Amino acid sequence: MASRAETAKLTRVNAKEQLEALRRGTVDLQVEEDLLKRLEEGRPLRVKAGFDPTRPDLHLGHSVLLQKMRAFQDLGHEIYFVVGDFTARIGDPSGKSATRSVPTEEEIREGARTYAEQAFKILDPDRTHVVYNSTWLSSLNLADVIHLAGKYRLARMMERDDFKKRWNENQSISIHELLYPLVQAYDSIHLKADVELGGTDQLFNLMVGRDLMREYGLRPQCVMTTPILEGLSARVEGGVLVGDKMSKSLDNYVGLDEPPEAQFGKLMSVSDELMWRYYELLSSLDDSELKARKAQVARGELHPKRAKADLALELVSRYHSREAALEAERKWEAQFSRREVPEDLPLYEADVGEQGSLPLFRVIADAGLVPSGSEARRRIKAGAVEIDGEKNTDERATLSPGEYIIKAGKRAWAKVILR
RNA sequence: GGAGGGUUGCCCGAGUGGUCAAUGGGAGCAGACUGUAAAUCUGCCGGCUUAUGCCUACGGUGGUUCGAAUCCACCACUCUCCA
Repeated sequence: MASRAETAKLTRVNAKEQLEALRRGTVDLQVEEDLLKRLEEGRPLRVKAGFDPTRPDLHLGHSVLLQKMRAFQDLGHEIYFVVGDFTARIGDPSGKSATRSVPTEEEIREGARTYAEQAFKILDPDRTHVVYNSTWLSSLNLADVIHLAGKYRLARMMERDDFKKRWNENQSISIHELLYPLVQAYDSIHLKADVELGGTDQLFNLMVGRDLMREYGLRPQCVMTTPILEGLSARVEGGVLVGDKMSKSLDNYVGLDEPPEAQFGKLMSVSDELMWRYYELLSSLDDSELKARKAQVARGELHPKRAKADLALELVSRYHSREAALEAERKWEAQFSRREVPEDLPLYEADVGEQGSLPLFRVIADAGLVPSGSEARRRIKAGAVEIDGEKNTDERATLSPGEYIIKAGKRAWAKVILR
């Protein structure tokens, strides 16, 4: 982490070099000449990015943006980490199924707190201003809002992809959703942002910020977007990487807070093509190093599995430690490559009761290896269940008192003690 | 304000009185093969201590019927056209 003195020095890095560094890995940059001009002014820029505090679990997808923010910090600029607590209270527009329960104020506070905590795994706290948009938004009155709304045109608004799409497909769009980009823009106005950062899916909103700042007599912010990271299950079809973006609700994410073993395992399960995407967006390798690595794999000098493990090691080390990452790799090799019984099995104990035994499927379900008894039976029938290393496909099998190691699928293991 | 559509399981989408726990596709899960990769093949894919059984489920509530996802009424949400 760079100290104050260092960052002060870094500010004097010439503007062109700064621009070069900042532009790396971004998708859109509006407007480049203007950003260069601001950098040449030699002052710390006010860099803004907004976050939704209702989903307080940060994952690698967020880290792409956070790393860009960090890059600004390292060059001596000031980050405004805008917690969208006011906007969260109204509800999210981008989801189709609108009826999402509105979080309470405490939930939002708590979410924002844990959010910032995780963000500081990447950001420098000393150069981060955590601000809540309710601070300025909740005092706006209806006249202010109407005034704000009067500054933008419907036709422009309907240029936004998801609005356009829903409009064309006769899907519902509620009026307050149209207000969202305006409100977000108002944040920029309030903060007098020099730059706003966001994912590429935010481009429209960020551009509205530019327009409205101009309307309010301010210098329009520069806009920079970072790529959206694909989730763990993304695949290549017809030469193109397809898949949803990384998100918690799709359970295709690697959380920054997750234990090293989980992070390592998840990263190893990624397809080879996706691995390169992750290399590109997440690793610290620069372009030439990355190219060299790809070439090595292509020539068969480096096994793709090894390349994947290296990436996993780098990322796990970043959020934990080198030692923890190596330990995670060791355990992973043992469990999945050599198919050994994992260490630290969860323990499940139960009484057999009057019958003197318990149905196998019942034990599997109750031990939490699968969500229901029916699912347990399915797995038994499917041949996914092993007792002490022996496959058991008898749906009606029972277990008498004793100690067993039960496996019910790739990662569902438990040590079971029946009395 | 008026007229006419739509609402089905995680998603898309068939089904217009019994044979519907509901066709099909996607996603997902499990097995084989592997590098827990991809591709491929196979099976599964609401719940229930294992049942030619029961419960829950086709926007909501009532109703008609021996029987309803399917018919009727009202309500909710949503779209289109007219004003």
